[in-house]
Amino acid sequence: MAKFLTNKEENYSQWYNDLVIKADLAENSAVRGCMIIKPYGYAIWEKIQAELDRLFKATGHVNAYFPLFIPKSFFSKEAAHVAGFAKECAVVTHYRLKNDENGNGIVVDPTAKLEEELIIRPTSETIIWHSYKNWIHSYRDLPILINQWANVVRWEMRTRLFLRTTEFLWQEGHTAHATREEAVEETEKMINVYASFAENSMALPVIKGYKSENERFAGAIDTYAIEALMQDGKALQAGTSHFLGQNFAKAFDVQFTDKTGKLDYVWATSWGVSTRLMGAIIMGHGDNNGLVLPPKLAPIQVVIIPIYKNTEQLSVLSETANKIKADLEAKGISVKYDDRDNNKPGWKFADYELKGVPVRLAIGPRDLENKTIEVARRDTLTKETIPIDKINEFIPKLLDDIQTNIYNKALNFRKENTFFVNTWADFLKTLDNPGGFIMAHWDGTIETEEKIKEESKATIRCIPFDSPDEEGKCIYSGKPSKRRVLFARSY
RNA sequence: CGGGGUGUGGCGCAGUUGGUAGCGUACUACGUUCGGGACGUAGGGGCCGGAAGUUCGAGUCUUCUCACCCCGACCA
Repeated sequence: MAKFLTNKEENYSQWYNDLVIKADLAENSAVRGCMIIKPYGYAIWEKIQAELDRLFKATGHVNAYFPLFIPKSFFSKEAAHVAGFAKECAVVTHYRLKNDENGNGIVVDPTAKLEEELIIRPTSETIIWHSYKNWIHSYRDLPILINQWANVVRWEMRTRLFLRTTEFLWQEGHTAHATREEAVEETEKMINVYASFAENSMALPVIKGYKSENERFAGAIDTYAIEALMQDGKALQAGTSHFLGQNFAKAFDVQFTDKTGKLDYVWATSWGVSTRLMGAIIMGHGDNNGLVLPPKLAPIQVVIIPIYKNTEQLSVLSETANKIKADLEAKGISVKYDDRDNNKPGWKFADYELKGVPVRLAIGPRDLENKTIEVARRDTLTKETIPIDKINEFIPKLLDDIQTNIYNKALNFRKENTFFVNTWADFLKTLDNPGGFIMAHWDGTIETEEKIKEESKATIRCIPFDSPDEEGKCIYSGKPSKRRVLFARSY
């Protein structure tokens, strides 16, 4: 079979880029670092959104929308937060253009300078907490459980489609609570929502854990994260949930009267996932034939391709094909019948494989005669012929099967690429070959973590919630450690 | 910001010692094909990233500039 993609074994990052472009998910735009998400890619994002939105609402959250612009002064209120984001903010300084007097086209009108510059949000904590100050007076106003679907801008030095773009789409939850316990519980609840979404919908196993102090969100007391392992042995942070303590409440002076009449600062959380999840799906499941989409997030779950010699034959086939399509759709399955005449079946087969469509049905005169249909699954690339009258019960099971299979495949891959390492030499060796997740002891200090990062390019991805107590020695400093933490090179 | 690379029809590329731009693919029409990226015939489409210079003549040489991509440091 002809090669349309770079082999991922040859050049993983080239494979990734090729795949994003050729599967028609996204492309680079005229603006540096910003991508155009194309309809097929956006359709996947919409599926992600729909399911997450359902999960957020099921856990009591509501959606709202806050402005894209944040007054500069808001930013300076929380010190750690400023430090974390200041160097990657886009700033609006003027509000008008004019024609250049020297005929150089359109220029910024210098007289239209803003009194106070506006920051294009890199995240919305500040503008949201500014509002919360007005909304919260009593414990009766709490909790506030708000989510926002939005775009944000972070002026990154180097970008990659979906994984790190200057502008990206995400959702950010911002909650306010009366007690520390409740906020911590919310933080945990949401990391669990993310983890179950990753595992159930994206078919990607993730490790839940605490971020080290170094890797924590700017302004958070504690950051929980889910980490997924990509097929090249690098980790991808797929979602974070932050316990913000009273930091933002204090910065924005948000106090409330509790049941006993005492004044206290509000407790906060924030949590988010982004279009980076698209990258996780691509890198987590894709193969050398293209994308492999989990059925639960595939915009097209089943594609039907007719094989015919002339229009009469096509119209006979279409009758059966449309019947199958209607029946499957009645079961809530999204089906595309591709009867376009401009490409041959073989071309379509390859194209839908590239696009990761989980199930392909091919129907031709031979099938019609035998009352059968050819069923091909994307995950295993295997084909079988089954009777048409069985298709209705067969396909839903098959989709479930594929969902489970690719999850198990990813889980096995992670198991095979998770290593328990006890010496620095082994640590370095394992990172280079084969890579993967490394469970190792760490003395708990920032200095050691930074040294490790400097010398190995690996970071502590998280301190897994379920990492058992175990006496050991720090892989780098040799100092005592009480549990292993998760190291990896990451995206 | 450092290192590497690339700018030529929509996309992917070629273009020799300077001589007035070509190939693949895609596109349009017609015909034959159609069970794993079909074929034939005909056709349309490019001031060669930009500016200045050398020259009778520049895609090609010189200088300047802009943009993008890849690899690092930063990050979801």
